[in-house]
Amino acid sequence: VSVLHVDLDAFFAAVEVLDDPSLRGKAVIVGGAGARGVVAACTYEARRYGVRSAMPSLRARSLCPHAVFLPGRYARYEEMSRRFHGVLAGFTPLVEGIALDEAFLDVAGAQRLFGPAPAIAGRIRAAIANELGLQASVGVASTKFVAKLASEAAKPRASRQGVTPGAGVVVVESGEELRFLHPLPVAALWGVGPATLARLERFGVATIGQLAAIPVDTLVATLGPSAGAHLHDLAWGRDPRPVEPARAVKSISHEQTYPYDLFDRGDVEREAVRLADGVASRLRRSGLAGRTVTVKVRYQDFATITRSETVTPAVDTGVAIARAAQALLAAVDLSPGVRLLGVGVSNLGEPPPRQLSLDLADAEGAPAGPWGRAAGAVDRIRARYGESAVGPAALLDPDEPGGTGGLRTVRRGVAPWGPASSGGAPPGR
DNA sequence: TCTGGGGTCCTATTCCTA
DNA sequence: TCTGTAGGAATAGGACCC
Repeated sequence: VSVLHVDLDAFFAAVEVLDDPSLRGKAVIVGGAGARGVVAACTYEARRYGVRSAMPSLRARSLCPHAVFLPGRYARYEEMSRRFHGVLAGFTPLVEGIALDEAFLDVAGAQRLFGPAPAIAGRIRAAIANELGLQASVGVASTKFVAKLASEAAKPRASRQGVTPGAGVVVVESGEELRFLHPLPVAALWGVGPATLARLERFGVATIGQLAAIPVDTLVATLGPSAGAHLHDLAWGRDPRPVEPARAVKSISHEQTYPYDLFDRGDVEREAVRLADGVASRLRRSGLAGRTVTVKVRYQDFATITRSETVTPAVDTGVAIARAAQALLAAVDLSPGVRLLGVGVSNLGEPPPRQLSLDLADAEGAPAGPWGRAAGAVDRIRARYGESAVGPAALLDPDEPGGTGGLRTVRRGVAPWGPASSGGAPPGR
């Protein structure tokens, strides 16, 4: 067994407790506090009352009215996440990060240096506790998905009676996989969500063991060739996926749910410019450009549509992405009211070759053309003076003429869990 | 109870082209 | 030029994950 899954416990909430010790032992909920917000993370004390991540904040509040609600500080979590991954990198270069607070490690080659895998798991937990002040749970197994389920089994448990500490490390020795897996509920499997669970329940499947008893052909017929064969393999403990250290980004997007639905096409188009500008900024920072631009619209009733278009050459400026996004939006009915708007770019690759120009300013590697040069300048200004120092004129807040505080830009992680408040002016002025 | 934001992967359909 | 078709790319949507 040489695959480890390391998972920080209640990550965002634990960071808040770390930074404010007066919160220790309390129910702490991090997430969007507004009417449309959701829970991003919560302490085990809050879980005693049935609070879970991804739950609407309103429901969390009614379940646990005495909880401390915090908006979350994404930049701080990113910083702690970097340190977390730094600790892991000290044990092996074979680290596959899958979230801010979660990673797989292949320690097959690290055992000569650090001892057998279970010992490495213990050393990692100790290092994370000492260097970060956070608790981690570690699963050790022969495959990724069993290691993942083992780390889950190693976590603390919260019930109405109280919080019971977890084992910290759970090892599933090779040969013991089926004994460990088969009693677990199918929903524990990676890839089994509400939709797949409902279909499996029609076959009377509740546990992984019962899933294993279903013939592959039956699974393939109901779940499709890919998912059917995959789940059948997992139920029998087979998972050939290797730990992959560096995986390329496939898409970059921004989306936002508004505290009030947008009805005015001008408002929606302005928001598209703002989101496009944020996406473009991130693309250029990553040295990427994309050929497919996608817009996403969620209506009042939660129905969601996407429209996309593939363009040539690849784009990486706010102007080009916004132009494509607005063209797509032109064919979309906005009259039911827009709850969420998103802009994304995929089909990523190298930025297009920069157009040769006699103008020396173009020689610096900024995107081509006048807008490209503007984008290059915007990047340099933002690098020096901050994200909201410059931006498209269309985004100037008419209520705040002049001051830079009136520029509404998108920064990653600004409102990651929904509108912070239900406030703000309803549309239509 | 009323559902975030950032992603990945899969599937079905449509459209284009050889 | 017309017709049929096979296959790939583009498009749309859905499920799932943290």
